[in-house]
Amino acid sequence: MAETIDLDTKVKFLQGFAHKIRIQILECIREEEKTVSEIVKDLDGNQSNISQHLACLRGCGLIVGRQEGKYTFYSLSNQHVRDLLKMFDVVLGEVQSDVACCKNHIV
Amino acid sequence: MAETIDLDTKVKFLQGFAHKIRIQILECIREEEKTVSEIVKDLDGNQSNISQHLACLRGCGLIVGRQEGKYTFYSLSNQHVRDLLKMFDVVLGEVQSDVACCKNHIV
DNA sequence: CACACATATTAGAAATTGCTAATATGATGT
DNA sequence: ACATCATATTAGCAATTTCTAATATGTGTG
Repeated sequence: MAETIDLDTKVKFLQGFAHKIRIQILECIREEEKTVSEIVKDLDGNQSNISQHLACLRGCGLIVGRQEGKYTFYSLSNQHVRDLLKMFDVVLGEVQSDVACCKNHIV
Repeated sequence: MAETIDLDTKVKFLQGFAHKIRIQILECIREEEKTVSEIVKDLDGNQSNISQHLACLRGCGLIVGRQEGKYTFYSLSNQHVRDLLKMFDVVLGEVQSDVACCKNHIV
């Protein structure tokens, strides 16, 4: 029964990666943990919006937050997530040119 | 300049994985190519809908179609995609319990 | 305690995505 | 050429996701 992974859980997990801002956040904390305000500054984003995406990533199990005083430091949940990010780059390096005209809409 | 991967391209690619039906399609043709009608039957889906998701997956570079007579056989684009699917399962096996209450909505 | 700062939450509007139903295309067999 | 089957495309509606703006929560400091 190596296949105990619920499909909905899998989709939820993968949706964590499927947004420009969320990918940017993940890459931004790929190497070291950062506070929310650092992330907001790095991405030149909006505090509320970034905070919501952080909540989403947390909910997807991709990142963890650690509170220290009035700051919250976020980092990738574990090495697996880092490996996955790495692997995306590798695979994309190969497939890139095939990722064609699909305008992120179903058709 | 190992980092020539356009962010939008990456997001588009990853969005290919971020839908229940698309994941089901990918897993359904994980081992062997199948025709559209076989996929429709396997997923108990709607022809038009499945066809649109196939177009999306094609556009994301995740699958390729091969026409033979009146049938179109779809299969994963390459081994990398297969590896990625495998890796999702591995990582999820570890992270699963953290993939919490986030209802696939941003908050 | 009052204030300032960091972050989270909420609500509702705006944008995007996905679905269904209808129709089009293209191949095969008669 | 016509009928049939497999698949693709389109259009418009339904559902979901994302954004912005406002507000709330929590923490340290004078």
